[in-house]
Amino acid sequence: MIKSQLQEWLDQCFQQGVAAGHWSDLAAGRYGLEEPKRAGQGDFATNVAMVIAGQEKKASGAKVNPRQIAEQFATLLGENQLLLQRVEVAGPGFINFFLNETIWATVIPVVVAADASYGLAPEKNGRRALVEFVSANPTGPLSVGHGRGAVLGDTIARLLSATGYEVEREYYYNDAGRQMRVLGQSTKARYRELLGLAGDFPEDGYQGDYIRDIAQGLVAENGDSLKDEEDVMLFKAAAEKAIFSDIDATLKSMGIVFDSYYNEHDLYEQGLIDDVVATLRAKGLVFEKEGATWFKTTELGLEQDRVIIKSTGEPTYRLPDIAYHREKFKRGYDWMVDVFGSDHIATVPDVMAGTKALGYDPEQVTVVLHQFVTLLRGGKQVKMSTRKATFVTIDELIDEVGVDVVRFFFLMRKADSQIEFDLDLAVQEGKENPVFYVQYAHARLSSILAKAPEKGVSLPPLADVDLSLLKEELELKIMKAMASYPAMVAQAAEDLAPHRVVFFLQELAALFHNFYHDHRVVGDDVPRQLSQARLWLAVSLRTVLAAGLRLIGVSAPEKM
RNA sequence: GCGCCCAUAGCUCAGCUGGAUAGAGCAACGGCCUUCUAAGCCGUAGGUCGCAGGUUCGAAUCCUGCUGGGCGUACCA
Repeated sequence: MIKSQLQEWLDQCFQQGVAAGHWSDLAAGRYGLEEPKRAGQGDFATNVAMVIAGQEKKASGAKVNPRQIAEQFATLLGENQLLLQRVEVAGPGFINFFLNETIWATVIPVVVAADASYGLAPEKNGRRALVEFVSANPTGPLSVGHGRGAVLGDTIARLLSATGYEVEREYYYNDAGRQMRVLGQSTKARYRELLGLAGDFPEDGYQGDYIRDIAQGLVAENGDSLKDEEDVMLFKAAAEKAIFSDIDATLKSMGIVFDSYYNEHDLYEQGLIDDVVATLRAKGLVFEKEGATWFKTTELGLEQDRVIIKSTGEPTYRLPDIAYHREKFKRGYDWMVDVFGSDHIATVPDVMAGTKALGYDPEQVTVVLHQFVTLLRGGKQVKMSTRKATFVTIDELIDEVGVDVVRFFFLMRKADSQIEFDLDLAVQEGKENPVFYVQYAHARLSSILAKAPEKGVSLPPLADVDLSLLKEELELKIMKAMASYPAMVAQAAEDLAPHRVVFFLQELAALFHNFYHDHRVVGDDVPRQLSQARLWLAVSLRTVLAAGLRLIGVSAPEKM
């Protein structure tokens, strides 16, 4: 919030310089305002002079001295005495801003007024976003890998919502096709086995115990009346229902609720699959070869052509995926986000080429591909396979370490990075677990606020408190960090990068733990006025920590 | 073979549209509990940012090549 004030002033001075003929407006929008890493380089710094110099040189070939421009610029900037204490030119031409220290405390009333909505866009921006994630077919419990996608997708949805988007969470699935047929066969086999009959368990069947549970349910409900049932669909349907209900329960336990489920089957029923083929064929992008129907993706700049309908007459996954994305476009979203596991890498270019050929702009779709999660137990990698049921389910993981840890750990890394989830470490409720570190800060603050009245220091109206007493270095750092929270959220949303929030929270918690150690909020040697100012600092800091934790779906306990 | 992703401290990872002397946590070592929660804090040590070129005022960041790992490269999803 303070940064944006400074940014405005910076832009204003830039334009003044343009008007005065000091420089052209070539550099407009190209320069940045950032926080220097090093003390002594001010609260913020801009590279505007270097960017101007670079642009001028590019345009005219004339040599321009960045430091000279910086000096000129600094003179303009220095006039804002409300915001700025002083301005310095440094290094190759950086302009460093030293803000009035009193400016930082202005964040406290802002946070207090906004309360739980601090950092959230004040109003909807009128734009709609669709986040598709999980999208696992109901063949078994969600694995740890699905869990990562679930948490990532959900948090991305939260971030977009925080920045003003109207967000829908959608789960796309397919309950037809080979996988599901095998599921039905597996269930039927287990059912018959339970009745003491020959099961004929399929070679590539699903071996997990959950299939036996489902079969057990069928026995309980129907006795042996299904023992000669020819139609495997009945078994499939029972399995699907049971598994979906488990998946829903799992997701709910992680705080994830979908707005819509999109069944691939609907695309067939509504003739949308055929329509895609017809439309592409009309554009000359479809041809027949060796009994199959191909999509001429090479025409669209890709490596090789792809089969979209097999010689058996069954479409490959690409075709419905393209049809599905076309439906998303028709539904009129401004931004569509797909969260997939990295095993979907190959499908993305084909689907995007398909939507483009159908006349839509693939730029409106962003695909977030997350790398796999490997579990370590006893320092060894746990091998996982859905079919052999040697995987660890997300339910088991939650049982072992808790939802907060699962969510936090999955969000600690950017999607591109593989996660090594060390189970032995995650179950420890010690400082190895950064989630406890952040939650502990929240709990400590809560404790301080609860204890203060007992010690005879109440919280007076904010207007009666002298916040200018907050001038310890750590107090200033905390307020500075709180002020940067809204911009951090906006950036994380734009980049679809929830891990930024996690890092921010860890840093903010660290600042507080430092402060806690060095200074007391309430105590015999703390002047009453200062105590009151610090109490309001604690209130607003707790609000920001809670807001950040809520954003990533992790609880903010009052006590630990 | 080809495509995409990754490579930063002993380990796990940040590093925002290129910015100033490269950051955090864990592990290691040494300190700090009569006072609001020690699930905490302070200090020390730890780096040729995989390698080699290029682009420029300036590169961990952009480009090219190479090396190593992951995922794909199906008429599986």
